[in-house]
Amino acid sequence: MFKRSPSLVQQVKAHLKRRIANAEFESGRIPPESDLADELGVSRNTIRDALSQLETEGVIIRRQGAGTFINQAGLMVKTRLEEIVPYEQMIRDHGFSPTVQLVDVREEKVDPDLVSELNVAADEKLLVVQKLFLADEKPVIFSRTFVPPRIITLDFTSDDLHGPIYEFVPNYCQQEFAYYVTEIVPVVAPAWLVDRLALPPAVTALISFEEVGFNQAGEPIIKAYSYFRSDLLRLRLIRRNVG
Amino acid sequence: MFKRSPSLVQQVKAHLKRRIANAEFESGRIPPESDLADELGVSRNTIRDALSQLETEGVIIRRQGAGTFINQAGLMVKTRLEEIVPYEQMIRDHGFSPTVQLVDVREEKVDPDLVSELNVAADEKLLVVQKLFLADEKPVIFSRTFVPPRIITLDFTSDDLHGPIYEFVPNYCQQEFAYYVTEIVPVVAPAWLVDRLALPPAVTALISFEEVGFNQAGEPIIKAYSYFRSDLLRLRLIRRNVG
DNA sequence: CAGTGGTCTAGACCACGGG
DNA sequence: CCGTGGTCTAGACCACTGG
Repeated sequence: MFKRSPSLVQQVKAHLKRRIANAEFESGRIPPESDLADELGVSRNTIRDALSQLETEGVIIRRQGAGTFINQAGLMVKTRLEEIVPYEQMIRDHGFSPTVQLVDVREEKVDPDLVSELNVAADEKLLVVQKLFLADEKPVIFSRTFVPPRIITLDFTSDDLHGPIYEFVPNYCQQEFAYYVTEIVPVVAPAWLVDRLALPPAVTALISFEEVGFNQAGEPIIKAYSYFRSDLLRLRLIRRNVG
Repeated sequence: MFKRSPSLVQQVKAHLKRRIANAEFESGRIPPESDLADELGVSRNTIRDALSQLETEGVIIRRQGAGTFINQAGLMVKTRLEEIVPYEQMIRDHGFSPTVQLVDVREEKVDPDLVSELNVAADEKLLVVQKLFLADEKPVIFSRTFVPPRIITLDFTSDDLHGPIYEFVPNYCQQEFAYYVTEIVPVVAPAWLVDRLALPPAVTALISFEEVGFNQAGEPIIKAYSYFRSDLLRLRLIRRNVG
């Protein structure tokens, strides 16, 4: 039934998501784990791993003794903040059509604040990339990304920076992102942002993400500031009790 | 070595967290999974479950073929937004000493916006609880919580509302929270909030959480609005790539 | 009581990293 | 190459829900 790669768990997850999207479980109830295991020809543990992930994503709810059910409320969450998602995808998830404008690419002396955060020398220069993202032609995100040039191992042109930084770094820097630490900050839009994002007078407060991206060795490799029209892109999160 | 409850995974997790906090792994390296399994007398799967959770929490990093390591950067994250944490605890996690003021408890006709969100009748009344949280005597969070009285099955006084709502609902309503859907919204503090939170002129933008709490059956049972001095309580998040 | 999800085990094999 | 974490299996028993 399934191949060996990607992992069985991922395939089972995708399979169940598809069946849920196709409304194949009208009752809202998902078959018992043991039935799924038999049907898909994998062990119950594999099914359970897939279901656990779907539960974390808010797609289903499991109740011991009762069963596994589709979670309607989870559909409100368009973007899971715990996941690194390219902004183009985030815009698409909200039902808009994305456009990217590469506003500006330049080198700049490192800001003192970034010296310790990015672990660079005080006189080093940083590559600064500024982008504007539009949803159905309307500006919704402005981002400014700082990359220490020393990590870039291959030649590139500004065209190569048009796509998500999550693709640039693996392709041109021979390292992968492991995770981001993101701080969520409220800002009153300064004049230049009102201008950039063409904000209507009613919208003055924005969400900003201040993020540091780390590679697999736990070293900081990029810093980014992003500003969101959160009236258009709803930033939602599922929160749970944990042990 | 371990008892059967709480689960072995939880005990292993707590055990490892303690050893990490005690700096017992000077090298920053955590022993191989098989060693831990032998040492603690549990199966490797149990160890792996515990390590997976610690990785999700940002405590460790695992690298296939290389080993498992303590993640220094994870220490920046005081509050994991994906977890439901009582605000008193959040304040404590930031190194402050918390105080709670029960500002106000009253019944109020339901706001039209909440009718559909809380699935109540348009003429129903809601219990409204307003609280102010202080960190080292400084106001940092203001919250307003709406509860449909019909879910409250036991008698209570306003004293019972002094603690976290996460304790009130299980104790007085015979149901448990399963999860919250939280929307993160930036706001410019209106005059009454500037007053309540005693905001200095420099702080005008706040983070607001607009949350709906669901029970295990997936029914909405409470709605809450919270306003944070995010200059004092840093809202940070670990974001990852997922499949 | 039967059926469901929750926990745990022992063992196998794979994929990757570093010496 | 060896040692590490990553994936998967088959089976056992427990805890809870609901009729």
